[in-house]
Amino acid sequence: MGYSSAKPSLNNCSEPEQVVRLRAQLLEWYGRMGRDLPWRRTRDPYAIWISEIMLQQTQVKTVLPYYQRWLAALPTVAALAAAELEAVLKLWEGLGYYTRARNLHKAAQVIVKEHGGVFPETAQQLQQALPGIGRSTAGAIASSAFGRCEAILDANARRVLGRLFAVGDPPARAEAKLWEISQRLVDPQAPHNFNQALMDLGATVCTARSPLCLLCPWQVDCLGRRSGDPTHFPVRPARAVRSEIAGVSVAIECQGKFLLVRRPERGLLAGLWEFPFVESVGGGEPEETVRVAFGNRLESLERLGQVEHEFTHRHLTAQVLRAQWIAAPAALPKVFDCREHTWQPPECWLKFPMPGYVHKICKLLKEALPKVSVD
DNA sequence: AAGTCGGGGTG
DNA sequence: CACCCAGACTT
Repeated sequence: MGYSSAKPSLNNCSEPEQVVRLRAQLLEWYGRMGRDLPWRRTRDPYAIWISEIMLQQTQVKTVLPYYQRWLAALPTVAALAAAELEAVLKLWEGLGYYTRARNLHKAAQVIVKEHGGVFPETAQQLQQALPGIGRSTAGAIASSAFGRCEAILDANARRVLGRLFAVGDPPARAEAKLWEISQRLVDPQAPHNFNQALMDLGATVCTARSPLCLLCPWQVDCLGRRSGDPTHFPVRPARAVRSEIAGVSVAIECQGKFLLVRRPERGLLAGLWEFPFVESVGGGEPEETVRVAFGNRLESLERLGQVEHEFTHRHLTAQVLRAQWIAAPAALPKVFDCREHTWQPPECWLKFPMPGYVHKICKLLKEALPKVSVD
C-alpha cells in the first residue's frame, strides 16, 4: 500500500502539464463558484437521468420546477414504467420537445423489463440501450451517477472548449475535435465534478453573448480570448428559416361539451390534445376552411379572435371559431375520426396534456364564455 | 449532412 | 427582435 501510493499516479504523471493545470484551475473555481442544483445532491441514477433529459436544449431555470414536481409524482424508475403515458405527458406539459417524455416512458419500461430495474452503468450501454440518450447525455449520466471517466459535449462544453482552443472549423468538422478535447481534459479523478464544472463555466462565465473573461479560471490559457474576440469560436451552424402555419381552431360545442382531439403519435406536438385544427385553404375566410373540413355538421359559426404562437422554426397563426355541432355525435370527418377524440366540458380541459397555443385558446374561450370557468 | 422537434430566457 | 439553450432522432 505504502509502496504503490508513493508512486505518482499514472494519470497525473503522464498527462501534459497544461492538462493537469486546466483541471486543477477549473475544479478550484467550481469549488468556489459552482451552482447548488438539486440533481447534484444525489447519485440516484434515476433522478440524474430525469434531470439530464429535461436539460436537453432547456435552461436550468426552466427545468427546476418541472424536476421537483416530476420526482414527487414519479420517484422511481418503476413508478415511471408503470405510469400512463397521458400522465407522463401531463407532467411534461409546457416543457417542449415532447418526444423526450415519450422516450423517458419507453426507456423506463426497458430498464424494468430488460435490465431488472437496474440502470446500465457505462456510457456506451446507456446510449445503446435507452431511447433519448445520445452521446453527451450518456457521458453526463455515466460520470455523474457512476463516476465513470466519460466526456460530455453539450452547448456549454462546446462553447467553452471551442473558445479555449480557438476551434474555428466548420461545425461538422469541429465536432470531432471538440469530443477529443473533452475526453482528453475530463479528470479521471473527478469526472463528475469536472463535467459539472465545465457546464457551470459555460452557463455563468463563458456565456454566448458577452463572456466574463476576467472571472474565468482559464483566462490565461484561452486562445479565443487571446485572439481578441472569444465569441468567434466555435462557429455555429446556420439557423433554419421559420415557416408559417396558418389555420383555424374550432371550438365545437354539443350540450355544453367541446370536442378535443389527440394529435398524431409522431411529428409536431405528438400525442398532445387540441381543439380540431384545420390548415387554411386558399386565402379564404375561416368559415370557408371550416366548411370544407366539416361539411354541414356545424352551425352558428362565430369568430372569437386569433392566437399566435412561436416555435423555433414555425410561426403558427390560428383563427379561433366557435360552432355548434348538429350532426350525430359519431359522424366526425374522416381526418378527425381516425384520431382519438373526446367531448369535454371546460372544467375538464386542463386534465389533458395540451401545448401552449391551446392554452391560449382556452383563455380566449374563457373570456368569450364568461359563464363557464376554464379553471 | 440536413431537417425536425417547444418554449422560455436574454442582450 | 434575434439569438440561444445540459441534444437526439429521422430521413
